[in-house]
Amino acid sequence: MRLIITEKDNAARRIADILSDGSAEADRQKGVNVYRWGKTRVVGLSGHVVGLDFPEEYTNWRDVEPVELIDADIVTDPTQENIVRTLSDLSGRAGEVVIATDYDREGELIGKEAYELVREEFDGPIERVRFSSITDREVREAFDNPDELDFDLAAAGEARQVIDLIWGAALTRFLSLSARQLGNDFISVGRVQSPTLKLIVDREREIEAFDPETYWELFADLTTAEGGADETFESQYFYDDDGSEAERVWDEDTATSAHSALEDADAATVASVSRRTRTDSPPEPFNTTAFISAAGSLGYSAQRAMSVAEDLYTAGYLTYPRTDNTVYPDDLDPEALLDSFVGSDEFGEDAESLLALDEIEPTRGDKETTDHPPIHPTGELPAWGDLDEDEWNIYELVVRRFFATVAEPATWEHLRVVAKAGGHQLKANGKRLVEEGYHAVYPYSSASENFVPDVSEGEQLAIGDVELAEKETQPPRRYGQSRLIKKMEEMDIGTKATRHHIIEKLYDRGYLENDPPRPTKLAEAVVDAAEAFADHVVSEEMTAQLEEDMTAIAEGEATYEEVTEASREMLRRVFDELRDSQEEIGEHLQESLKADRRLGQCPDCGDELLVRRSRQGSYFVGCDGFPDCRFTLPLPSTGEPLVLDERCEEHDTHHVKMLAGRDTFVHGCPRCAAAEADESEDRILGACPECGADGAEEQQNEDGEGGGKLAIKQLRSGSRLAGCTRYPDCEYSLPLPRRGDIEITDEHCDEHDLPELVVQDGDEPWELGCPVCNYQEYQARQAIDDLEDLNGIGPATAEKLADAGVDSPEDLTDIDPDDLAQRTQGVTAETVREWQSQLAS
DNA sequence: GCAAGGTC
Repeated sequence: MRLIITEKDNAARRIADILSDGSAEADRQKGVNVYRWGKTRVVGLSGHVVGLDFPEEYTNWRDVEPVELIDADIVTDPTQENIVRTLSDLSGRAGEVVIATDYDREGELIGKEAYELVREEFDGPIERVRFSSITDREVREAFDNPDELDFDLAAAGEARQVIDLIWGAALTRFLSLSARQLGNDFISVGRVQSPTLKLIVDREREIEAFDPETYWELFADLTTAEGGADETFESQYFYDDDGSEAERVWDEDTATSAHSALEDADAATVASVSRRTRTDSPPEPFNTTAFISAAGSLGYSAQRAMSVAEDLYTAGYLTYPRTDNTVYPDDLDPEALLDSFVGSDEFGEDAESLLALDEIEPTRGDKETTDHPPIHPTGELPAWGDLDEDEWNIYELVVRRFFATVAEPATWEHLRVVAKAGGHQLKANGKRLVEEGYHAVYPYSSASENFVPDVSEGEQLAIGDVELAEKETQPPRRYGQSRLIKKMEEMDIGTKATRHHIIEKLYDRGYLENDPPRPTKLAEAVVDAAEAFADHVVSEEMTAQLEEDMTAIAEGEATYEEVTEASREMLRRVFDELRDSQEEIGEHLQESLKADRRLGQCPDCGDELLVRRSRQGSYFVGCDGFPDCRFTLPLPSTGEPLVLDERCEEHDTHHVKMLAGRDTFVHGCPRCAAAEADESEDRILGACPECGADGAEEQQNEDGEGGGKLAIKQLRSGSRLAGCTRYPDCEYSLPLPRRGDIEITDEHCDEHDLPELVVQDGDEPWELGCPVCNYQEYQARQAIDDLEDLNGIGPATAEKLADAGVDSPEDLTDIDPDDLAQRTQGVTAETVREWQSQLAS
């Protein structure tokens, strides 16, 4: 048997398809797809299926000095058990093995990991094939000319793994132990995350140090007086500043005197008119960075954009979204791809208009790599209802980007008018789109025009309003997420597949908050500490050095041992310095952690109120004077609290925002929330559905009084609910929205004998209805949302499943696949089993 | 429980 191993399932499927001329069939072994035809089997890994770690005796952070990690052994263990076992099974039966992982350094290492696993079971020939894209021609050619694994290149990758692990783990543990931050809130450091964090912290330092300067700008409305209709346009004052044009006036007297001179002038005389046409070239094909940036301007975070693109890739609508390439491969036929959109409601007309062009020649970017093509649509179109709103927006963006790359350039006409008035100069720049070009199919990039009328030299213009605007110079702007990713790409740190994860990690670690990201005090302290004692790990030089070393290993000019030992030696020296300052570093970190959680003054003792965490993991507000002062306030139970700059006027206490993904909300001042709850009275709705029934003796209280009542309650944590008045004896409760005034109407729900509620929030009142019915509907919706989290279930499928009585993942787990397939159109038993295995994992 | 890199 011939066994072919690829880097991922998708590649395995496509290679099997090509080599078998479409006859390959898929089997599932331990949840892993194995493609089979004749005597060949193809299996896809999932990237790295083994991982590096220290031996077990190093796992407890308290028992091991971080410096000991430098010389600790490193073991390799399976991280994807099912794949590793399937690979072993197949190897045992193989007569020939071919490694067909991606054609890049990491791919060579993944190939070597597979090689090691195969070698445990098999001692025959192991070959390596390399191809830069999965096309019929390239794949066949590669399999006709197999090569051997490049162990030097793989060793280069191994050196990276080891160096990253040792530096990252040793320094992370050192800082965490110094600040006594173990458990979930450890303080992490790494070759990629730390230089990225420094970038953000440095920018924040610039912003903090920025000293704004006042300046003035002048604007005058000009109106044509000659010829037909009057046309008014805005012009701006400028002056000659040492040979170059300047608009900002730095001196108030000069500005006011220019202002009055312009106001007093009778008219402005056109001094010059210049016209030029500019070609606006269509954009380059999408690589990951450009894609994230474009999705960012549609309001998607880097993380979200990638996650949606990955789903669209898995579903077969887009090509692989992790790529550096900006040049379409030769085998992409743009006309054929355009053709596949003809007839589509959304894209048909645009595709036809592009096909009608004389020549279809896609644009090319500077970066040409061979691993994957730029992101483009596959030509397989989603049916209506297959995509949710976000998926559709991202899909449309990629389709239109592809359209734009084959479209014509746009042409703009620029018109520049200079006029003189009162001894001063005014200018106006007009912009008009003459040829729409690619903007017709790609509405994302700006095509806004600016009107300036066609005037001629010597023409007299009337002066209307003259505005003197006082302004301030602005500090540099914070990096947005997509700008950060671009910056990382320029610095050559991280990879196309990991950069967005790194940013997400910085958020998770408590280093960043808000969007655009702002560093916390903790982040500043970590960068401070690293700059002082381990400068290498916050500099982009570490990666540059590593790249050089890896190239040397790959070319046989250095060995894995030499490079990793030199790096270990460098880290030993870092630790020599660190040791003496451990206490000082720890105090600085702890102080900064406190600064990020400080809310204001304690009303009981005057000490500091802090956001704290209970042993159970929930957040609350407590006094720094604990245990002498026992003042506390509750916080909402959902999300992670973030202390905002904004303060409450009454208590001078910082507002708190609860970060919970899409459910993020501003809680406001915790003291106000508690006070509001203390002042508010419970509003009775009716009998408690749990214990309020008449005559339920066992539920009566000691005095023999009747059951409980359901009431709207405002809690001190800021949440609101409909709960039983006998709480805590009866714990029945229904959630209610946090915001808006709740109105109790006269309408009654027959089923639950409770009044219907209306929430007044914003313009549109929300008819919430009976709180029990509302909660039941909410739970049903939640269950369907959970279903949609499974791969391959979109809104349309979820609806079909709900019709068949399956409206939660639990229902799906218990059902017989064949039975469900029979009752649900378009769903096969095989797909149901797939979902069930996804749920099981 | 530490990193960064693959991948889902």
